[in-house]
Amino acid sequence: MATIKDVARSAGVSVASVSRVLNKGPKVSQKTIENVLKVVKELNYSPNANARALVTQKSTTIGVVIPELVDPFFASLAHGVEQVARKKNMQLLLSTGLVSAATEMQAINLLIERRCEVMVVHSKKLSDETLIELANNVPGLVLIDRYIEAIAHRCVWLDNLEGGKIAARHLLALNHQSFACISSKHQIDDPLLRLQGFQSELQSAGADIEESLIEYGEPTLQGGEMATQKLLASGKHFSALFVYNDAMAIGAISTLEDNGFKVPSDISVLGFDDVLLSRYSRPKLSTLNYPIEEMAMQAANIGLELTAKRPTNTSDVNCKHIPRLVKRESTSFKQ
Amino acid sequence: MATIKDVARSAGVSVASVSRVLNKGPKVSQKTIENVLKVVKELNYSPNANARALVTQKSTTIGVVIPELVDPFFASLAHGVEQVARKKNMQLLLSTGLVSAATEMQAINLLIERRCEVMVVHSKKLSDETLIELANNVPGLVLIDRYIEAIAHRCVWLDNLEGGKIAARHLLALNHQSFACISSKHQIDDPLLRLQGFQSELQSAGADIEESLIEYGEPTLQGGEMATQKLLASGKHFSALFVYNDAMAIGAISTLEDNGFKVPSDISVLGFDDVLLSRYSRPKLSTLNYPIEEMAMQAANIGLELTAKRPTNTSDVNCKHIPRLVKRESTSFKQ
DNA sequence: TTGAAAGCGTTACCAT
DNA sequence: ATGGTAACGCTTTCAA
Repeated sequence: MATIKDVARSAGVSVASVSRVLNKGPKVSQKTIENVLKVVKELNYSPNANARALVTQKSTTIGVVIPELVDPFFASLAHGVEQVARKKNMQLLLSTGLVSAATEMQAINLLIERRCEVMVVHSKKLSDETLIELANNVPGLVLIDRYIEAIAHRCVWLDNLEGGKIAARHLLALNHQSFACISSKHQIDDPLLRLQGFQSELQSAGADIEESLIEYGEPTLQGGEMATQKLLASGKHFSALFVYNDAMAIGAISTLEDNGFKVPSDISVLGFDDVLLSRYSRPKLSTLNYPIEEMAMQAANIGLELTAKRPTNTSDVNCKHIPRLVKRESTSFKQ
Repeated sequence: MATIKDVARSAGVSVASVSRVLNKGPKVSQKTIENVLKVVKELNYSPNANARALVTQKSTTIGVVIPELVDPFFASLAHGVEQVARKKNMQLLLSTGLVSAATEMQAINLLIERRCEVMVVHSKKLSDETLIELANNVPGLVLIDRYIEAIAHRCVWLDNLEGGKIAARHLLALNHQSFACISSKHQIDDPLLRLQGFQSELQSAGADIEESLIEYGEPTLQGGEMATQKLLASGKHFSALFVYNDAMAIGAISTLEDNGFKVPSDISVLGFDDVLLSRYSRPKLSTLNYPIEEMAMQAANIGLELTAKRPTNTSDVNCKHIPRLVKRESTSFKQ
């Protein structure tokens, strides 16, 4: 592969001149420009981004750490980051496959070695302390879907507790009195907080939810189906079901209808996340919108600010997001 | 950020020694290893991947070019590549946002500048000639979802024509006689070939499909809904509907049921792709499985072979994939 | 306007 | 086993 020296030699100029025309530097004669450009084309020259990164000390790269790509939720996250990357003429380096604290750490370290200017990190396993230290060492690091007091201005997160409350209020307003809930068995804060918010709001309204009407499952279609079967097996009555996420909610609806319950006339079902899926289900899923793409864009922009020379006052931006109720067809007034 | 020199100085050894312990090179005393490792931790040293790439002439990067991340189909593609990247301890560089030949070219060029060892490219807009020339210049470049004779062994593709035929055979075997079809208005080969295969197989069986029962739309839920409305508006009867992709098929089912048609008892609907969505729909969608993830893995592996020193004989591998019928609930025997 | 040369952070070869 | 140093491909300062 041709180097800048090859171009310089072939064009009969110095490497400095070639560099100048390539970077639209100042003071280059039109003649040199044309000459160099011609040779560049002839030799099929492509500048080596690694060499350039080394000398300029900037990689023009935004790193993203997510558990996996196929989950549409994380795909949206990556997409959000990608949009700001494109706008800034930067590129996306992806580090995925997170199942443990160790692999999360590894993913982050890879991005550090690449010297990404900004890093948008989705970490559920790493400890607060680890993340804080990391943030102190990496100027452009921003956390998404996680809140840590000490680095609050570098956390972009969703208020899951409030989400649970909004869910409860919606179902309450629909005149429901007997509730069930399907949560995730994954050991992260999100499901706990959602359930907690849901219960607390119920209690404020004088309602409650029986312990036996709370089920746990994998956050997938199948997990939702299985949890619903267990719920049904209990024989207990309920008219409203709040589910951890959309995939589980769709699995729940499926099982409910297979067992002769109509949604929403017999049972209202409310999901969480508002992924693409929810618009494709029948009945269309009522859910809470998780604006992950916008949040990802915000995170990336914060990272950019952080690494910028002129530090704009970014400390007062609001990084807390509240999910928004999206009323579709799976919830209705209880007669 | 600390460099290897800092570590060397602080550890009282040469940079060469530091490099050796970091790369587990031969002939280093246990004492030096421990010493260096200690300092590395103290200084929070992280090797600069750009510098390393420059001197070793390898970036340990696999590049992927796709139109966008949020489409689950392309997310699966990226996921496939990512899996082989992880296995090889390489990383994923993503270049997206393709709408025109120009942006596709740009995306590819970025990956070239980064000196990706292998590149898995999904291009629909670039000409055969351009792609062939590119392939000649970039050893590790592999095309996915596209077939070009001249570089056949570097193309991993799906036989869309055969897919259309399989669809026709399935519907025919189900005793259907009157057909409709929804295709994509996007100007790429895929929809054309699928339709062509479908029609040709129909004709071989003495059946046919009326011109007015072929509709076109955007390859989305809404596109499927609109196309179905137009189909219905024609007033013509049909008992089997073959749709360009799963999203459109789900939109079609939705519109069909809203208009009083039962799927599959009144009308059978067959999708294409077998994305996650198809398992979540009600009725569950019968469709043709597009093994994009495996194909992506194969593409990445071919790229790896191509750039390997010892050129394994890769020219005889089969890069053509045939979609597989997945019979679920949206198609049934016509009484 | 142009060129020479230093230097970015590594690795790898050659000495010792 | 260890150290010195050239080289990787580029940008940028300093002179001319």
